[in-house]
Amino acid sequence: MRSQVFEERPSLLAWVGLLRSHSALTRALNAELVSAHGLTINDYEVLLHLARAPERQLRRVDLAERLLLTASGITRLLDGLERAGYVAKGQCKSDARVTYAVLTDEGLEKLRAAADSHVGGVRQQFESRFSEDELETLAGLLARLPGVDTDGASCSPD
Amino acid sequence: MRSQVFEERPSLLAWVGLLRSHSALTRALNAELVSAHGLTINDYEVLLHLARAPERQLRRVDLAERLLLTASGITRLLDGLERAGYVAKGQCKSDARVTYAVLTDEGLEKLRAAADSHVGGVRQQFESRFSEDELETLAGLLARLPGVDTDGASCSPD
DNA sequence: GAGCTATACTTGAGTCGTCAACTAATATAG
DNA sequence: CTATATTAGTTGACGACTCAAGTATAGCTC
Repeated sequence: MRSQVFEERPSLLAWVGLLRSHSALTRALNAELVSAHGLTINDYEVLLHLARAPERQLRRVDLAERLLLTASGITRLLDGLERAGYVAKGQCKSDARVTYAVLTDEGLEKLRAAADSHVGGVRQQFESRFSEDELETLAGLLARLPGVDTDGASCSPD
Repeated sequence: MRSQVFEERPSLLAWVGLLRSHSALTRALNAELVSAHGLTINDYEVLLHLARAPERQLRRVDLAERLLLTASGITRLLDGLERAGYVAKGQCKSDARVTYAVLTDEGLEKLRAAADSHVGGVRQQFESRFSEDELETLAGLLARLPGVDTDGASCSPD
């Protein structure tokens, strides 16, 4: 009569570990980023993806796919970044439906400013707890879960 | 001149892996749970924690701590569960400030009904991709991150 | 080249959670 | 015992997303 399905299995432990650690880390790192630079983690990720993209621009759809957000989520995210001047809209010559999100110089500047402390925060969270090997193991395992398609910063369109 | 701070380190890979996998898994598992049982992941977790607690009740504060939510987040979460009849309010004799969240029979019923398919979903996500050993490794690594205080499935209060 | 389907994006409404401010009860100190 | 601090909880305003619906452009098929 003990709680049969009620926990214990490694898969469940991994799952709750993922839930909790995400919550804790996200909260901490996001607070850091917001208070130091006025950016959320997703803001930061947008700037980062744009910075790595050819021409520093990306279709909204592609951004959505990379960040695992919906199209409308991206619209809303970019609203803020556009208002702040970090991202601008760009037209596509061959397809009038697409609007590019283009990283402005100001946006790149902002990203550079934020990267130091943010990456520092991330590294501290992880590197203070794990060895290099462990981090590679962890990253490798996580990479096999859905959503982590290592889209590669590479430039080839589909 | 390559992007210096712009990725690559295992700690950063682990971090983005955590972000993405959480997003993807959460979305999938939550959708499943909502459509099959009308519960969110957090609803489910509340019911689960209550079911394991002595007397099937927990102070709101303790629930907040376990779920890594704020006090007001808990108030709102419980609002819904109380309206649904899965959780009731209980008074504390020795301290009039505290309100317990008490799992009702209906709530336990609901949890039982949901547990099967939810745990099944979680296991499928994880066990289809990893061996038992890998899952233990993953769980063990995640447990060392903040927020994963393995409050123990056991019943002993502090 | 007319009609259908698919794709890119936006918008309104709603959900879930946060923070800051507030009430109420308890604990602690002088 | 009174004054102050601390703890439990709720509430209003708001932020970040989602979903469903809508608009506009593109592409396919006959």
